[in-house]
Amino acid sequence: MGMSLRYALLGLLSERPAAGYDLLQRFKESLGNVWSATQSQIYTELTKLAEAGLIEVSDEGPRGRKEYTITAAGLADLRIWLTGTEPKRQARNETLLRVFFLNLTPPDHARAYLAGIAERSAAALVELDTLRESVDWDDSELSRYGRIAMAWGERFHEMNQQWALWAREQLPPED
Amino acid sequence: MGMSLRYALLGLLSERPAAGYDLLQRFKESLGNVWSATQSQIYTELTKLAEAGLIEVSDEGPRGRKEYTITAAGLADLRIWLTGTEPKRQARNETLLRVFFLNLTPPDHARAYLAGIAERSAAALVELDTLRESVDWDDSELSRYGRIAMAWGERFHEMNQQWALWAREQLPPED
DNA sequence: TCGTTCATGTAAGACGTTACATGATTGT
DNA sequence: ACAATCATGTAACGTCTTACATGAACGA
Repeated sequence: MGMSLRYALLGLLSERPAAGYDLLQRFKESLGNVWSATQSQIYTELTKLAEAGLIEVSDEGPRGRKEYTITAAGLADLRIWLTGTEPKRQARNETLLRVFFLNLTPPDHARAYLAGIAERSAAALVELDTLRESVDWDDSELSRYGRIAMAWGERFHEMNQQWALWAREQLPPED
Repeated sequence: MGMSLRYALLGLLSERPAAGYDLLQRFKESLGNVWSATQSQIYTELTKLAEAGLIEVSDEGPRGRKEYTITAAGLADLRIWLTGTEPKRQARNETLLRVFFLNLTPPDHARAYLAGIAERSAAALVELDTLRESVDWDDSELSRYGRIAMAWGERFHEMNQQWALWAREQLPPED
């Protein structure tokens, strides 16, 4: 399903009112790990959401700043999406796609490629660690699910790293 | 990066010549687990690849069937993409996006949602098992990397399942 | 003969990326 | 004064999905 950006924005606005610029920051610092979006996309989508009556401008500030608030209709939509519809499993993994065709390169290139994956996974784990420390883990419900989402990331990168190391062992031995 | 479909097709054609229809089958049965594509997309992209000189029509059969063969230019392009460029890590996971906002639903809805993830992961593991048995694991290089890619899928779904079960435990107790 | 599979193509619209464009405000 | 940050908007282009459209060949 498309529509995900729409719900990502409604989700963030369900916590508290915010302007496009604020939402952009939140994508950069945390939500973007789960659903990335560009500045251009965010502003365009906010305009559409306002036209559809799912959010509304609740305040205006300096520099043309427009703070949006979610409406009752928006909240209703969000709740329906949340557990009322099946998440479509997306199968698009560029890294793995390359693995599929790695037989076109000499084994040492393949080994280097897999080592690269392991390294990037390790780096991602470090990044997540940093993020965990930077987040304000107050006791809200938000933090419960934020923690759960973050745990997924940790398990994912850990898995990825272990797999890449294992995969390297599966290649024909050096020299 | 976009372009991935392009390289998926070049990759398949690097193994042997094939028509759009054949490639479509291969997406359905195996490659689609890693990079999905629709019929419409495949035929359109094949036309573009032929125009760009990366593949060419090498044979024509009944019902307008056109068999394509990869050209030297196509193979060169594919090799460069394979290890010469960094795979961009994509962060778009609709399932996790919902988790982020699960605090909007009562805990038993959240529990059901997580249980659903665990179930679908288990089902995916069964599917992969079936696939493994259906694939002709001859001794080629292809099968080595096919096996490695499949192992990723197994580890991924296993991880996902374990995470979902753990996550359910993190919610406030029933009643 | 009749249904299924084989086989290709295109059009409309949604979604996403990159780049351009503009300007007010704040802090040093 | 000047740089950095805050703040929004749009245009062009590429990719993806859904749906429509067509017809030949094969097997029962």
